[in-house]
Amino acid sequence: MSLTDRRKIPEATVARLPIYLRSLHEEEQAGGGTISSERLAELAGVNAAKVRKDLSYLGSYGTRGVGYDIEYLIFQMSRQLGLTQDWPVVIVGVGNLGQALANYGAFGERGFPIVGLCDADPLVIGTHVQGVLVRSIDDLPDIAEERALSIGIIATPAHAAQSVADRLVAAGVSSILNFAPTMIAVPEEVSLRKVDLAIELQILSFYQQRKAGGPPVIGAVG
Amino acid sequence: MSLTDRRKIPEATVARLPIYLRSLHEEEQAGGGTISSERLAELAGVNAAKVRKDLSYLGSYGTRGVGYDIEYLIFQMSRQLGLTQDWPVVIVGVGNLGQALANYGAFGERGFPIVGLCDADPLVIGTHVQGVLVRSIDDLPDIAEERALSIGIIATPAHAAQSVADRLVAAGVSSILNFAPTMIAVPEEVSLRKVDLAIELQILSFYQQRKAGGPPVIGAVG
DNA sequence: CGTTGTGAAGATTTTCACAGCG
DNA sequence: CGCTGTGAAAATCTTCACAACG
Repeated sequence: MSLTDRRKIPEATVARLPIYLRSLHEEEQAGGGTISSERLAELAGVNAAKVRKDLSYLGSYGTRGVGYDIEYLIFQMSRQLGLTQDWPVVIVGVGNLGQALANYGAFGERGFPIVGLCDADPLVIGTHVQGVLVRSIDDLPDIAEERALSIGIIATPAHAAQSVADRLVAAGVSSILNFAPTMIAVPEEVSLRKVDLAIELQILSFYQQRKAGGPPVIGAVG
Repeated sequence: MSLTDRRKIPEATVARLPIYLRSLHEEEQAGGGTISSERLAELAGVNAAKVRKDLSYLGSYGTRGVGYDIEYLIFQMSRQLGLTQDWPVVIVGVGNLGQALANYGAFGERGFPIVGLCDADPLVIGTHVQGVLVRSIDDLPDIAEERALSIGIIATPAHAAQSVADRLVAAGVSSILNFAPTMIAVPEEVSLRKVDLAIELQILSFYQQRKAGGPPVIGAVG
């Protein structure tokens, strides 16, 4: 693969790259200069064949018989993931979750500075969270213009989510992370990911129940 | 498919069932008695063929030419998902995120009552969040015994996560939802799901960058 | 008719297994 | 010799397309 190769990286692989990157940072801390696919697989919680296949989409950055140079792999992976630049984030909805996210300092450190907070509640507008002023959601276009806004986080109740998504898109935001427990529609060119806590628990519930013998059989005689 | 059929439901399908269930509740609110796969697909954000295939794993609960009876489908799906009973939850780590989760009332309402909060910090232990006492993490076995604890949520910093997971497993918890930004290992019989906010942002970053023309080409002449 | 349920085809993802290379 | 990189096989997931049936 050449340096300029823009061949499509499978979605499943893209979703694992950040996990590899985190593992590489851990291993770098621990001091190693190179790492084998076996070791990286262990840290990332996958198998070695998958690691090698995934990394091969980035290019041939390993050395046979030796492994991968950690520092160089971190560099290449960061570049591919677009982490060599900052991506300013706005959080819409400053309730429990929105505040927790705003207070969760790790975002800014990792290249996702929170440059805006929006809410609809007049009681919340005007307050500060982590030094960031909470503004009206009507100010979204202004915020987008002032800062090079690229990512929007929706942390509102479900009923407001679609309207917020529309406003984000109108303001030029082209990546959205949705925490509201509802489906939202966006234009094709906008990236959308969702995190739904209740759904994660329900998935666990399914498997938990299977362990306990499966769902109650409705026709059972008892 | 018979009522007692325990054929394996694909993981991908299981992960979508809660989304269908939410859509069904919405539609029930809106009043309809039956729903077509087409309409359910629209609400859930997938296509109709997938809906029909997914539902077929639960059984033949539709009526050709008519659709699915909403109430009955909700009943069957809830049963399969294990939502006809409560699954008590403990949250370990009462920092920003842990508190936000504890305050996020939707869990209890949806059958996942928070029966315990644990932390390692003596300053936090003894306080209450949403009426629940924060106890020492050493009390985990007691909490598990007092209440029929089944699900553990890890909301600690990364360095503490593995140790917390071990303690949860030791206390008999067999489903874990991990918010700590690190991989944790659990025995095979324990279900594990993870939510990592930073990773979601990095995945968005990847696609955001592609929109902007792809990663900087390191060999480029400028 | 209209919509489900489902084999079969197609696409994607994972895993295997080994040639290739340092 | 050891470990990567990768074709090929296997598994999983999605979509098609239509017979079956109320």
